[in-house]
Order: sequence, then structure tokens, then C-alpha cells
Amino acid sequence: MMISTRGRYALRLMLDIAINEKEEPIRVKEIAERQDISDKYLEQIIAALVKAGLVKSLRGPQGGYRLNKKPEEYTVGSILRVTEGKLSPVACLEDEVNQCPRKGECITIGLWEKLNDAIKEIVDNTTLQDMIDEHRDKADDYII
Amino acid sequence: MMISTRGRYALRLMLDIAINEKEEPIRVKEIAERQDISDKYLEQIIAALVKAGLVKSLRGPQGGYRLNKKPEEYTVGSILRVTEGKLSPVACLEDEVNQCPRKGECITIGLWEKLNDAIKEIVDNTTLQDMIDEHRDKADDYII
DNA sequence: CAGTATCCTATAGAATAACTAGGAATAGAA
DNA sequence: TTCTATTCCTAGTTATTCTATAGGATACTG
Repeated sequence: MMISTRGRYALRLMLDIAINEKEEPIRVKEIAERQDISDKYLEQIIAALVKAGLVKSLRGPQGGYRLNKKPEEYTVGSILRVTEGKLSPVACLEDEVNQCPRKGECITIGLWEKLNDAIKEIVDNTTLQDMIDEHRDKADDYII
Repeated sequence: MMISTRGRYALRLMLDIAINEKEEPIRVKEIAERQDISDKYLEQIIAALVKAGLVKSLRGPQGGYRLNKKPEEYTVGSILRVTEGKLSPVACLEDEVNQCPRKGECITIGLWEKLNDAIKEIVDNTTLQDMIDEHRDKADDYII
């Protein structure tokens, strides 16, 4: 399993805010209850998202969290990279430029690059809104 | 980084045998030297490959390891699954049938399935021979 | 039977994952 | 101003996995 709870919770958390946010900001405790996740753990995860500028926080009573942008402006990749770090299959692809001294002769690098590209293709082209829409479509299938 | 040294070494090890195997079987020590990997660690990794029936071993002097099949008959996936376990992005996709009770309402499952399919598409359709060929082509590029 | 290889099992240090805990800082309401 | 609800910050904890290392048992060949 390559995506840890941290990244998966972050995604559910962002989707939860996207779906439930109306006028008032959303409290961590609400999200924790709806998603059935430890609120103390969620606090830490959301702190990283605040620090990265993905959500904004409001302290004090009636405080909570709000998205900074519209759901269609968040890619899954932008969220997972904050919480999971790099999404590369191998370390040498984590930097912009591959620093590995064996790179030239490496027989496996082509495979890792293919995997890397496939993963990026998906996470960088799926937005929160896409996920919400697809989920609605799926739910419709059941109703029809 | 989702692929650990175990899986990466296993792949290099299989490729090393595929490329260097002539009449005589290949000793772990040889591979360890060529690939610059601890031989004791390689021993454990290759033991798993033997147990899974991917390579056969010959004990005693003049012993070593041999591939059981032709390089084009090994997919990368078959090797990585032996050494890395499941390659799924999330736990609920590791079994044939998704057992998760939240599956029906899960808003993220579609994304994980897409990732899972993309990974499988690559690892199950790339063989050792493909990697050898592609590497040769790349080397040619430098020469030309 | 000596030597060379694999085979098997135990151990260990380091890193990571997945939380848990407690209190400080802030802001709104009474 | 004080109470309270909320986020913010940091440290600690438990379990697991990673990445080996080590040492000897077993098997085969010449």
C-alpha cells in the first residue's frame, strides 16, 4: 500500500470541506465525526494543508477551516504531495533532475519513469470537483 | 518512494541473470559484485524468488541460479509482487473483491482504482526482455 | 572428504506510520 | 473582562517495516 492514511485522510478532509462548506467554516471535530477519523490526528494533517496554503483557518469560537479555492482548482496531486511528500515510485525521480550516478547505465530507470508518468498523469489531472462529480454519477447508477 | 530496495534489487537481480546466464548458473556473489548490493541481502531476496518458482537454484560447487523461463515470459509485476507484496495504492484494493464496508459510499475509491489500473497496466505488460531491449535502444542513442 | 555454494533463522538499528496527549495562543460572546 | 471554543504547537508512544548483518546448517561436486 503506497498511500498512507495521512494522504488518504487529507483527501477525504478536503472533500468533506468542499461538500459541506456553506457560510460557516468547518471545524475539525465535525470532519472527524463525519469521516470517523481521530480529530487529533486530523488536526496535524490539516495543519500541513494550512501551512501549504491549501486551506485557511479561523481561530476562536465559530472558527474552523475554509477552502482557499474552488474544488475544481485543487488537483489530487497538490493535496497528496503536501501530506505524502513525493509520489515517485523510486527516490531518484523525486528531484527535477535525476542525480543518480548510475542513471546512464541504469536498466530499470525506464520502467520507473513510465510508472512515475502514469501516476502523475492521474493525480495531476483529477480535481476535487472531478471526484465529487464522479461519485454523484456512481450514486445515480444505484438510484436508476 | 513506493518501491523498496527489495523489489528494485529483485528486478536488477533477475535482469542480471537474464543478461549474464550462458551455460553456467550464476552465483549470488557475482550478482552482488556486478550490482554492488550486499550479497547476504541478495541471498534473502533470491530465496523468495526461488520459493515462488521464478528461478531455480543449484547447490554446491558450480552451483548458482538460473531462470526458469525465458526473459520475455517474466512480467515486472510477477517479480515485484513476490518481493514487494501487493502493489495496490490502498489496502482495500489488495484483495480480489473489495471488502471495505464503506465501499458503496466511498468518494475516493474511484481514484484509487484508476491508479491501481494504471500501475497494473504497466507492470503486467512489461517483461524482462522489454526492459533489456529498451535499454539497448537507449544505449544505441548515445552511440549514434 | 574438502571446498563451495545455497539455505535457514535470528538479530538489530533506523526510519516511518499512526496516532495520543497536553497545553498555549487566539478570538468571539456574554 | 472573563469564559469558552477553537486552532496551533510540540513532544511522546507504540508498532511495524526496512535494510541489512551474522552465523551456521545443508547439499553437491570433484
